[in-house]
Amino acid sequence: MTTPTADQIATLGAAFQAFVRRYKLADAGRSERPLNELDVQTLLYVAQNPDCGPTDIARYLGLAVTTISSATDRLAKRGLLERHRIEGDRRAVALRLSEDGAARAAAQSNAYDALNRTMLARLAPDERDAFIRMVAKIACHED
Amino acid sequence: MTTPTADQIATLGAAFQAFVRRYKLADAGRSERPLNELDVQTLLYVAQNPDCGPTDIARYLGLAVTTISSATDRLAKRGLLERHRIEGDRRAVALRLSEDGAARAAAQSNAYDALNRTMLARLAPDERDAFIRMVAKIACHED
DNA sequence: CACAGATATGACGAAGTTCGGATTATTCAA
DNA sequence: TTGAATAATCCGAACTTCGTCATATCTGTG
Repeated sequence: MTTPTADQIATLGAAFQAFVRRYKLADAGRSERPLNELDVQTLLYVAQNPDCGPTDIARYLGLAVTTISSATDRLAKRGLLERHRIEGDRRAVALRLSEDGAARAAAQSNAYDALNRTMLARLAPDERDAFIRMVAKIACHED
Repeated sequence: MTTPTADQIATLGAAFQAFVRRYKLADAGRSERPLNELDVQTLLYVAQNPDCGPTDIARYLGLAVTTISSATDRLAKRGLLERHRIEGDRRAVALRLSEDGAARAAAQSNAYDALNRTMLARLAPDERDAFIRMVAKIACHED
């Protein structure tokens, strides 16, 4: 298989750089005092995996367990997340979102969806499936 | 124009999530003690804009000037960046990369290129230009 | 059952980061 | 000349990550 040309690589790099930059500056203009990036990731993980523990999150995100402990502390202090002692192993805690936390997680999800919607809307309708297929091919490739 | 379907958005979101996650975990396993993300951005900006000042970088990245001052401090302390007093305005400093700094910037650029090359290599040769065109369309769209 | 070792979590502190406010030096304009 | 604006840095507060240690609990072995 032929390899990508230097020109293709440069063009793609420039486009990504423009995209990332635009996205960052856009989301910088948010009104509410925004959550930490780690806290957002934690919130979303707990939303997807209710009753998980800090160790699960740490393994998933590749961070120190104590870092996750801090994150769950912050989230709990803000009333977004609850720690429950679970039967069967009283060392462990089961993390769940509060109603506010679930709302926040949903809002975050919607923001991601809106971003994706915007991206797709810039393509012609008949390009969209092709684009999605290619991104999936790139992201899910095994090696 | 028809809007993207919920299914398309969900699929794209999942693919992006997989991609970002894979990329993050991969680059976490780096050997050298890595530079701060901000420091990398600063390094690359100075590489592209020699003799710029901290204020330029701050405006470009949307951060406080003092934050950039800290970043340039760190880079200067590591010998990657030099501050020069410039004729014409003795308040200003002109930032330039040292030889080591330029090498580091080039290495970082190469890493980005390698990532882009990997992504393109996962597509069939006749898909690549279409993909690049679509990404550019999404990134460079005005609004 | 007793107990050594593994495991889940939290407490605490060190090191590093961002950023607002004050400070210094310099330029510009009236 | 003098006062306002500008470029950069210094300083300190608040926050984050993470290593080390402490605590509680489970698990398996004899």
